[in-house]
Amino acid sequence: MDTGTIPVDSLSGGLDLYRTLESGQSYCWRRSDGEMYHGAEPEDSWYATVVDGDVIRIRQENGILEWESTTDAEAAVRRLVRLDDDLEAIVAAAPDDPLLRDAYDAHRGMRLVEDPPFGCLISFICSAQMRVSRIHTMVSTLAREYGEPIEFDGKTYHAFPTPDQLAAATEAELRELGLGYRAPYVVRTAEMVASGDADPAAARGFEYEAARDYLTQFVGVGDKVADCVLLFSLGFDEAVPLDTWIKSAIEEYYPDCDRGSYADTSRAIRERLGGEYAGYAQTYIFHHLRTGE
DNA sequence: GCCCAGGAAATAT
DNA sequence: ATATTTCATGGG
Repeated sequence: MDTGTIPVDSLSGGLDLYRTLESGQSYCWRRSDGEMYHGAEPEDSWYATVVDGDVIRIRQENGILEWESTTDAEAAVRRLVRLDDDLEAIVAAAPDDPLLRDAYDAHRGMRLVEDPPFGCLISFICSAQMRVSRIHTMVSTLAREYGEPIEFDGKTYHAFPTPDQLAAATEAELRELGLGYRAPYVVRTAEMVASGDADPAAARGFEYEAARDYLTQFVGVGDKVADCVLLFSLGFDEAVPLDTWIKSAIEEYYPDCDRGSYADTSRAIRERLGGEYAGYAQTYIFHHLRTGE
């Protein structure tokens, strides 16, 4: 077993691992006590994921971020929860308005995640009209039923299924697993990726709005889900997913940014939230409003 | 029972 | 192009 520690005070802007991993950005981690997305912070349990066949688990305790893995995972940990972001500078450069200031103050240390593209894509296809706790359950079920099992420290972990593994599933099976009308979306999108017809990671090479358009070719992916994948997986920090919470925030706090269409409203709110890191601002506002904290 | 949840696709105007 | 309707399902 490889292990390591990272002192939190070495990170600009600190770290709140609980809010980073349980704010509805990522559904690719599972908590060892099984209580993820149930509203309470972990005591001494771990968050675990599988990346490229390797189990990685992490926890934050007493000012230390600990990791344990089947391999030397420090670089992967830094990438997955974006420890090298200069969070202090991002917060300092954010627009100074009451809502955003409250959101940043309430959740200091929350970072964006960088999920693997395929898992992120399927996660947010599943997210349509679902609560975050159920999205997490659906993604965990897909991993358990179709993903590669990997033994580590006497326990079995499951990778998120590959496009091939998920494309081999049937719509009827996924409906049995509770995915509802999202079942055919997941199968058809997995088939598109497995066949090589399209690849979510390919959107990295495009300018922002072209990248969003590229992702909407996948079945079950509209502008909002595309923005989530761009923000939580592909490094487009300016992406602002216009979900129900941010729409209500626009209505109440930024009414002049409502321009009717998604594309035009997106440009306006992106500008209002600071442009380059507007997606960071969006994630804080989303979590702030959704949790009421 | 009713309502809602990090929406998207199909259909109608 | 934009507006309305339909689509599953567990939990409050």
